[in-house]
Amino acid sequence: MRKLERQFYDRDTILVARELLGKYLIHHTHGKTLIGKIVEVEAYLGPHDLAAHSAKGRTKRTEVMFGPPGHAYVYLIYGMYFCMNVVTEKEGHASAVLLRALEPVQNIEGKTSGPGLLCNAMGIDKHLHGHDLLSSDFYIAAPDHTPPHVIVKKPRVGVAYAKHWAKRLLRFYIKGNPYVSKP
DNA sequence: TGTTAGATCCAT
DNA sequence: TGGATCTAACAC
Repeated sequence: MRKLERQFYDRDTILVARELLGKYLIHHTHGKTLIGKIVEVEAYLGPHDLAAHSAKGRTKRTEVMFGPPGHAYVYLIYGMYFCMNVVTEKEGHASAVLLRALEPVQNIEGKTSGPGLLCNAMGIDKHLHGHDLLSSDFYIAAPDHTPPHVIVKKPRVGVAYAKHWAKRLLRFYIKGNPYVSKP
């Protein structure tokens, strides 16, 4: 297992999104190590992307997106669920990748198909907002052996308000994986 | 200080 | 198809 370095996140957001598929999200908490394999993601390309929160400008909420790559952007959605994003590209680009579904690997209880459920199962909440993913308790790693997979491209979910940006194929998932939220 | 919409999920 | 449930963002 090899922890992803800063450089991994400091690249084109679509590339990072695609390469995050198959990687392991790891959270050491309450004496346990929770591990889930990333099987579905969405790319949010920055302030010009009308579906991205950073399109609203630099605010208290989106501050982390404007910061350096390799940090977690966690927010509460619909008052009920948390969503977990990975900040990508150079500081100021305000782009990120939303994690939408995981395949349980270790110590995972409950559903992991969907951004809200995924955070629930991994113990992710507001306290991890802005957390550095090069830390020792919450990070993403490449497993020693990654089985080959085919990537499917689809429009992003729940962003109909984003006009033409809603049609872009910026959602990626592992073809045939049973944990994908909306195949 | 008040209002509103939202990168969701689940039951009906 | 609608209800749960909360907060950042913006209007006033």
